[in-house]
Amino acid sequence: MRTSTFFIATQKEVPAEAEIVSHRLMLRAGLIRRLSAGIYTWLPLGVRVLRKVERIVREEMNRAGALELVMPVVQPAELWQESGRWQAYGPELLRFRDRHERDFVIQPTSEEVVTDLARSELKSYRRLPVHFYQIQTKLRDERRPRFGVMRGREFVMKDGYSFHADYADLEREYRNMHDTYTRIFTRLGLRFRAVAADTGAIGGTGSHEFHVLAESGEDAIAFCPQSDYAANVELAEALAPKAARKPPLEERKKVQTPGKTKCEDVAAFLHIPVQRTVKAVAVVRTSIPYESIGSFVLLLLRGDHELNEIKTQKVIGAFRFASEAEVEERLRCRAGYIGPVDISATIAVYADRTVAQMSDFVCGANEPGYHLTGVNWGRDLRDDPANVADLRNAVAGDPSPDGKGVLEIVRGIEVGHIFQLRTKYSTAMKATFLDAAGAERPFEMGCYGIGVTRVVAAAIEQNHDERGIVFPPPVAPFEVCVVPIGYHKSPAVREAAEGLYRELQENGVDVLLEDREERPGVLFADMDLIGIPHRVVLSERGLAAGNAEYKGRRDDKPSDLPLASAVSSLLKKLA
RNA sequence: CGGGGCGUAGCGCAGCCUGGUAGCGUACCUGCAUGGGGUGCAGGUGGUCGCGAGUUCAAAUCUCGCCGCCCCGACCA
Repeated sequence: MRTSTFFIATQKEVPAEAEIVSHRLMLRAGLIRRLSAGIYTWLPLGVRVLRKVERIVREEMNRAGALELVMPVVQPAELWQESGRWQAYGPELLRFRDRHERDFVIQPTSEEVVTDLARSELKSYRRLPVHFYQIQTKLRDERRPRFGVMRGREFVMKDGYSFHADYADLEREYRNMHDTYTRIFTRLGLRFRAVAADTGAIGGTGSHEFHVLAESGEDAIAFCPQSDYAANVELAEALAPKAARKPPLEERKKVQTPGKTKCEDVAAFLHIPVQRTVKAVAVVRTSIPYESIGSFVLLLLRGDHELNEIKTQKVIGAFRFASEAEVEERLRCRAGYIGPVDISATIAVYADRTVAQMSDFVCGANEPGYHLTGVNWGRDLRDDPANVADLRNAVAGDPSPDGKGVLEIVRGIEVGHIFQLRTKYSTAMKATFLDAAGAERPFEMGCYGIGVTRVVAAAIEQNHDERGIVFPPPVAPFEVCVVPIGYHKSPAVREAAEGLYRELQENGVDVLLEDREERPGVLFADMDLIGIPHRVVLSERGLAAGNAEYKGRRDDKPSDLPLASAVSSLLKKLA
């Protein structure tokens, strides 16, 4: 391909609409253009990247034994009513009527259609297992689309659905897909992590998310560098330090802390680390009457820790935060100075595991303007905390739940998700087959998604510098660019460039010849911006010495490349 | 959906408060020069000022309504 006849649509200035790096660079490099909120045109350069991602995904899915098909984007409402998702999905499901006033949806995923297909085609266990997948446009009417194609409304997804005669076979395919996804993201050249995810109402162990690691990711992941352990921070078990609780050393004292209601402020005021403080969060159980004993609950957390509402709900049941009036009524103290010492026995106290290990800590005195220091279990509080549980988000430095090291926290972008659906859809839609004994049974199902358009954004989010995109070679729109200086003036340069271009093409290299009549600075800037991994510069000066010049996109400086062996050494770099 | 902000040339912006019929940079076109990191000079093309009403002799500017877009939050996964 030649830049003179290709569509290079780079922009010097950053469009005001874009906030995050990948979105800005995709607009500036001319990969996409916005048409409407969350809806984008993919320009020729962007399509090249998209196709490379798709190709790797397709090759690996095929290798794993999955079969590609294409299901309709427009789907009749009846199937969605049958599965229950017509009611359950909410406004993210785009619905419309045709001229006959019949309801349709634009698919956000295709469980219904594929399950419908399975129940009419897979009547016997002899046809199982089967794994169908497609790579195709999806639509989710996001409440707030943002970050360009990272969270768009219309996007391309690879969605696969597998059907099995029993759970053991579903588990086998699930592992197969876990391996396949690992191969896919490795081949794409991305740094990623498979993360245990919430299985929600369906339960079981069967859900993993694949995250591309990037500072700007929307999700926080806790992982253990010494092992395979990785989980969404909200789900990761937070363990207390292994060391036993130290005996009390300090006397309990009441100290003035005027105006200091936050743990950080109290700690700074008392010149102690915030890790020595304990905060009390007052909540009210909604599962029992407000008047009942134990309906009012104090949750104790170390001052720098964060309450995890999902975990807490699993421990104490449904709850809401107590209002300021309720706090005053129950503790006769205003929020900010409340604590667990000498409170009514009708109030339940739950301590996070870490708090249960603390000694000589600081907490509210239940008197406005005062905190207590040197507070200890057994002496100032009930012997030991009666209720100890995991109530907080995991933080960096926590012991790994698998006991093999210490957790680190990184941010990630979810680009893949594998899930054991079990019989949710097959039961709802009466999708059954006959087993070997002639009995009718619902399919065990799995589903597996990769956000293809999001992979492109995530790859850029993870790989860029001040000059632009640094594409991982497997997804770069072109592998090599040949940049002749003086192409339109020097016959020697032109001849060498054309020769190199032709020879690389003949060797199957995806090469871009930069033959526009622009100043060298413009050419360099554009090639850097669009992130071509390998650059070869040809000039009269270099040719006189028999040299071309090579520079990798991440290199600081170019190096000489003897023209005679240029092709072979480039092929070596590409291998 | 709640809060905030913005709609003026492909892109980035000024002009609006104080009404007089639109400007800067960049991009684009032409010419000359230049030719190793977004070059210089000169000349040019391009805008129903988001849409609709109203006030006024006169509206990008004031008033009302609508639409679109962005950010934060909530929601969703």
